[in-house]
Amino acid sequence: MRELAKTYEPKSFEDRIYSYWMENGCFKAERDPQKKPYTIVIPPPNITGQLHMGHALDETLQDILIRWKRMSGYAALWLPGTDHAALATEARIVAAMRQEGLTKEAIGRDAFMERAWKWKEQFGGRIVEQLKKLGSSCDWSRERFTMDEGCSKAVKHVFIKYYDKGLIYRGERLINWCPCCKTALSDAEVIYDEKKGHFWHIRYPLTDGSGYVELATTRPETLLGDTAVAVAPDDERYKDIVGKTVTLPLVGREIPVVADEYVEKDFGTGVVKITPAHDPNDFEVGKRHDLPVINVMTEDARITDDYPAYAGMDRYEARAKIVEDLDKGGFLVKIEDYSHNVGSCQRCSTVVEPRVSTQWFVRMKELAQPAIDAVKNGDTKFVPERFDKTYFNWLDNIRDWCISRQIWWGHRIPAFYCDDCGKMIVSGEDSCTCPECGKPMRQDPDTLDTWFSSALWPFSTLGWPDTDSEDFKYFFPTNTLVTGYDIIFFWVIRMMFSSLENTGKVPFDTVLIHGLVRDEQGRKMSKSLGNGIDPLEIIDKYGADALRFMLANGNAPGNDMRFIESKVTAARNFANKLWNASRFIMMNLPDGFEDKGLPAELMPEDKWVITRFNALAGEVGTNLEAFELGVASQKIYDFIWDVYCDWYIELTKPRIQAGGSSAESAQAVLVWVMKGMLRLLHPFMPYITEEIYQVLTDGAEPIMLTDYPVSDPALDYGAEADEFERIIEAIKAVRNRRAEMNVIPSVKAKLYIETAHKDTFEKGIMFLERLASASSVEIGDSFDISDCITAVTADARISIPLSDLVDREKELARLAKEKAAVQKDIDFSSGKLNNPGFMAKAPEKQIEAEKAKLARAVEKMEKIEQSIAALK
RNA sequence: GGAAGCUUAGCUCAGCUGGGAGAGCAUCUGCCUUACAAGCAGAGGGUCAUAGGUUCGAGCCCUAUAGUUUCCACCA
Repeated sequence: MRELAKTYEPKSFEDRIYSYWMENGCFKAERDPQKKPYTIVIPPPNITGQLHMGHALDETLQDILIRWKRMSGYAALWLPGTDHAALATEARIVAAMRQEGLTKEAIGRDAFMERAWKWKEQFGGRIVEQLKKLGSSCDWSRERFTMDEGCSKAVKHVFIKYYDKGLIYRGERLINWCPCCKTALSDAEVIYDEKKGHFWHIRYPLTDGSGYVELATTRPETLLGDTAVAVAPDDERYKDIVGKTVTLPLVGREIPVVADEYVEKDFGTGVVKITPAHDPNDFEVGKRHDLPVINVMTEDARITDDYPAYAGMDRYEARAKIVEDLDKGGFLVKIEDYSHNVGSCQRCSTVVEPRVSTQWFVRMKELAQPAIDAVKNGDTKFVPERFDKTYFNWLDNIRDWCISRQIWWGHRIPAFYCDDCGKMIVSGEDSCTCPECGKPMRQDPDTLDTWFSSALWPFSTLGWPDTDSEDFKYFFPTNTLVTGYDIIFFWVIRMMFSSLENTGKVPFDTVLIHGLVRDEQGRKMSKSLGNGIDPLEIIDKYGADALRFMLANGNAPGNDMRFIESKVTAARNFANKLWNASRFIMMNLPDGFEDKGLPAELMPEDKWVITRFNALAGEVGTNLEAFELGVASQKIYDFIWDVYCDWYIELTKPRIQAGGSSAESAQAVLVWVMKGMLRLLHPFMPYITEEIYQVLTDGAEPIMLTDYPVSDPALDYGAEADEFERIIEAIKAVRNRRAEMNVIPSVKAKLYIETAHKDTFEKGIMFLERLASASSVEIGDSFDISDCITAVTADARISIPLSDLVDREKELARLAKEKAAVQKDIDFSSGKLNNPGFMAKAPEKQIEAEKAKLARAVEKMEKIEQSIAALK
């Protein structure tokens, strides 16, 4: 048998174990008609990405689930892949090119795409390698990429289908525009932050010379594009000027005063300047009043040449100049400080400029309804449930989805235009000729929002739109989607409606939502704060198992957690504990030990540990079914450390030393429980459990392909197992008394035990000697205990003759205190049992439990009273 | 403006369908007991934010209040 290294050094075996799994095809999912499928598709990380703690948590949860299901007899597929992350990636490539003095425009579209693909080959694999470090058991043979052939086919297919059904349209709308990325953005890609700004009060003169209207704005530069001023319809103050016109300062344009519901008369001056081209609300007002839309900015947010005084100025420069000019012209009334929310580009943080342009949109109303229904009727469930509120809230208020982007890296929109006759067609072909005039057509230069392809991920990766694809037929719909609450709108919602519309089914039955991993102080980990913690460094220092366990343990679904390094240390210490426990049992196995399972003859402590293990297996299963991964891991932790290491191993030591058949059965039970624990723990800590299992079984099989333990009634010894608890309680009581008296373990003392459970305690003598520092043990009905300190349990009165330590008065005082405590228990329980309400309404089980509790307390009380009497 | 979460030991957090409150870290005491000092055996520490209510029984369910965090919408 190979030996385990003396110390637990995860670095020495984690990579080796991963290769072992890969070489043996352990991750590969087979379509097995005998098995039920269980499928998870990975939230594809961006190819630009570096592994961060958020990924680490997300991957860990998925790997726990998939390993558990795989071990539970499912055909488990965890399908991995990466996302082309259109904007993020293009920005990186453009930045890299800038270093070489190149621009996109200079090299042209084809050359750019070539570079981008090269870049993807070079860096796209990095994140995948990092995922592997975590131990992720993805089926790498099925790895996908959102821009690979299959996914691209699905994208085209869906686009054309939507277009034909009228779900996609092209139109001129006011959209969110990033002047830095020079592209349209969807609503979800705009982040709003409160920013300090000003409120400029400006006077617009009435054209008829009868005075002024005063209004306030946070964006004076947009004045250039004003095409009206608006007041509330019921505002008496301005009733008379509605229908008149004002003359736009600095510009001289004559614009109408309109009345519109949008204006709140109590806010500001009650007058609003209307700039349809640069404000979403104004755009709506403009539509209602048929106002012209005047765009005053270029695509990089500079003032257009139509306004020579400000032409070419950046919007903020122009703002300063315009304010200055307004002041000079006597139009500026006052400037107030004002905080308001400003939208910025999610990618580059540039303040978004609303802009009128022609874009492609997905009509959302019809698509949203089935997605709402599917969650309402439970086809897809959120864990925790409360996130369905987030989901409904977004869908209820959904607006059309702007899907076109003015960038090159991504799925090109399959629309073609004829420059001759203006004909437009949508087609899956690479090039088209005009059906009207036979001329070659020009493809739309724009690409699709990156989420358009991610929305199809759960089925495009399984072969769809080829609905005869074996994988699609077998593995779809998928089962569990694991993701953070921050991308419910970006991704979960879009997968839901896309899947329902295209496959007629929900994409997954459960969405397991987790929170954010924050830093030690509870702040979001971010690049700008520099407080991010690199999972790879943590893995290097403590091992992937420790990181995984820390992330899974004590983390409740949907809640944020803090990354605290001492928690990783604790997890590493736990791994070390398991490591050493397994070293112990292996070094005590005889040469040529043959694992024949549980022995026929079991000692009480064997039955006790087996029963406890069996209960654990049942509970862990229940917790995992309910996605309570943290609770499950905590229970396994407690069992391994407290039950197995601190008690059972210690209990076997005297047996092993004594040798013989008792030693052999102890060894067999040790190995049996160890194997069971390793399997239970395997989904959480895959590496260490595999390494130990390999050594323990001499490489018989990968633990990850063995069966996950389940509760088995045959392994529940019930009352027989409970019997052993009496010994444990006695040992604890003696230890407790000795510790109070500061008696060091090397000082042994005799124990006199008065008990009604003589048989049980006879069997426990060697444990009392070993674990309670007893030099010898006498069991009887009555002893002279005048020079003893006593330890009392419900089952036994244990006297320890440590005469020089006995202080009669102190001992009596202590006993009095203990008596009071037990009396409280008695009062409490009997109070309950004397309560007619409790007796009438509490479940039978509860009443029985209470009776048992009272009985034990009464027994204990009797013994305490005996001790008090003996001392007096 | 709308919504959700959180408030439990000094710190960070668990707590399953309501049945006398738990872990890790920290603190204190004693131990190098031949798997493990990354350890062992003990101890102390909580009117579970506050106030009501439902219930035989509330950390858990309901209502209100306070503090706190987040998401959505966005008034120029």
